[in-house]
Amino acid sequence: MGTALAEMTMPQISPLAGEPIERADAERLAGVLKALADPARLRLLSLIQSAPEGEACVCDLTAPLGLSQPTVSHHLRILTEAGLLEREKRGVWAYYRLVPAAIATIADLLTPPRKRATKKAR
Amino acid sequence: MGTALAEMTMPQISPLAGEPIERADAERLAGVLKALADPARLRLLSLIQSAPEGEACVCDLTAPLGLSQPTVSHHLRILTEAGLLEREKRGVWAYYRLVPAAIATIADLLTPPRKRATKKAR
DNA sequence: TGCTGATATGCAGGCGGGTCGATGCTGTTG
DNA sequence: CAACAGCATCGACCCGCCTGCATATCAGCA
Repeated sequence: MGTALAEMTMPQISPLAGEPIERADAERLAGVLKALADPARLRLLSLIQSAPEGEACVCDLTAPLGLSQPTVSHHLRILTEAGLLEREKRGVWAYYRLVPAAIATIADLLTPPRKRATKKAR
Repeated sequence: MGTALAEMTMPQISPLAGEPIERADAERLAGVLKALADPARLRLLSLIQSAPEGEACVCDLTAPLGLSQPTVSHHLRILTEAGLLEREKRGVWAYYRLVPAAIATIADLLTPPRKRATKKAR
């Protein structure tokens, strides 16, 4: 279990609207939302996104959050497994950055109407 | 405490993008997302939304969910307090329906770019 | 008024999750 | 090679939450 969003590239999780959602889809979507539904993790995403290069290492995030380093790593792990963050290790540091369309995809799943095409090639 | 979204009509919870999110905003947004981050509740929203008149009573939701009546009432309560559902009691039945722009508002908070104005009169 | 049906609430059990301290791992540096 | 810094993992504690059973509440009805 992991990378709920990325690993499967958000494979057609039926949106909240339209027909009644399937149980499996509900659990997948809930899984990703669960990763988002935490103050610390929301702030992490926000901090990383607004960082100089759009990336940040653990040591840069510990202080602003006021949480211990293990806890921060824990949250980053959850966000990464949910497909919201990607990790790149350079030297001793681990740089995290947002997965481009990940959050946007979730937003789209919540609001099916009023959205044009979605594209997605495919 | 309740109606996290409705009571305050989503009062300027800073979006996930832009500057680093405030702790208070993070907690408010996380609170609403927590209400969404549950398979049973996602299915409830979906079921209600796709119901005949866009509304449904508890007795209509118990079976499709496979959960006990008290548990369903519990979830409906959480969704209502989060501002995602509104309740109207007609006779012996309690009819629930989606709060129009509630979910859309959440989606907007997640995807700050690509959105025009926001309006909000104020 | 008394009974039945639809919901809400109280209570309790059990599991999952957030947090931290300690520890292990791996590059970097002297 | 030894010492050190940045991260990840482990174990443990504690709190919150999902769920069901039992019960209270309330409206409609005989």
